[in-house]
Amino acid sequence: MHLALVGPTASGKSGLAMSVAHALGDVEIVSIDSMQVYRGLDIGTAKPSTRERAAVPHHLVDVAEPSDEWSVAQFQRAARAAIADIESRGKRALLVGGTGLYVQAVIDPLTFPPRDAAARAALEREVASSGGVERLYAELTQVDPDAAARIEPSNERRIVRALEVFRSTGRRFSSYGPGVQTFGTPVVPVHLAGVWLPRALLARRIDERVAAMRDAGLVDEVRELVASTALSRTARQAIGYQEIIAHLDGETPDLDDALARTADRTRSFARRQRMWFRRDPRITWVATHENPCLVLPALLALWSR
RNA sequence: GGCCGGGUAGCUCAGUCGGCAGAGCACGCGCCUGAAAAGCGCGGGGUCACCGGAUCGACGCCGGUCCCGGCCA
Repeated sequence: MHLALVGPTASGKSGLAMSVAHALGDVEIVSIDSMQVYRGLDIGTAKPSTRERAAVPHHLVDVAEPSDEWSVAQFQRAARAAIADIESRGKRALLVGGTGLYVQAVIDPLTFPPRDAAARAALEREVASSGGVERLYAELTQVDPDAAARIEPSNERRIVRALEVFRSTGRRFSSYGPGVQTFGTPVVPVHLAGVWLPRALLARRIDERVAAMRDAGLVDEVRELVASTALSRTARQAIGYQEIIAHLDGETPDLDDALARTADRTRSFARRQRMWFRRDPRITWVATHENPCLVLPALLALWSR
């Protein structure tokens, strides 16, 4: 049985994972993180250190160039391959991360319909020329009422995606699966645990983390990164990177403003993570109102049965 | 001391001719299948600095007071 540790950002998952790995001895870590996949995005993604990665094997970290457009489907393939590899060596995987969709992509039977750049471009042109998504939403309601019911009429990105799939594959978007609201038996056998901290504590930890990233040289990292590579759309929107880029471009002249904005966005990200994971009844929550490392005994008890 | 701005939601600020007080961010509650650290929806919040006046009716007009910023002395 594999293990998974989820929870919002800055909740202490990574540190706990290292302790668990040492205690159990037969696990390798699989990072479930949409931004740690990018090489060069180190400080701002709180990537595990080289020392940690030497002590315990980490998978799905540094597997993409920052100029690449990484995606959930790629992650699904790569993570499942990593898990198979770990199994082949007689070890167990310890999945650790906060990207909710990626967790489900790995452990649940999600089938991602293919992409079609031309269909998408055509749809985006239609949005631009008609000055909104109303017409496309009406079209989606016609051809795929189930998908339309799951998508809000103003959510351009998801409306475009659903129609991209319909037009390019001829199959309704909703025919590819019941959605991420279905929590069955995982296709990758795994025990799910989540770290739960009170909001005020998490907010404090986020502030501390942002300050620590600044002290660790986040601004220099971003400066060198943008000087040496054309960051992809996905990589450049990483929390901390987007804000520091705006600072370096002069859009946010005051660095403290950029850092405050980073903390704001991290908090709202943590809120969405909380919403995402809270729905999953398969997660056993371990909570503390102090230092997250205090939940280690509870975690080990949970996982040694 | 004089002159000119300004004081409206936790923060930054809109508010037309006097007619039920607004936005963005924050905060709260949610949604979610190839960008997910993305994208989207809903909600709670107000002594409109204070006192007085004219008016059917004032955030807005008139008088005064306090506070902040700038310029001049």
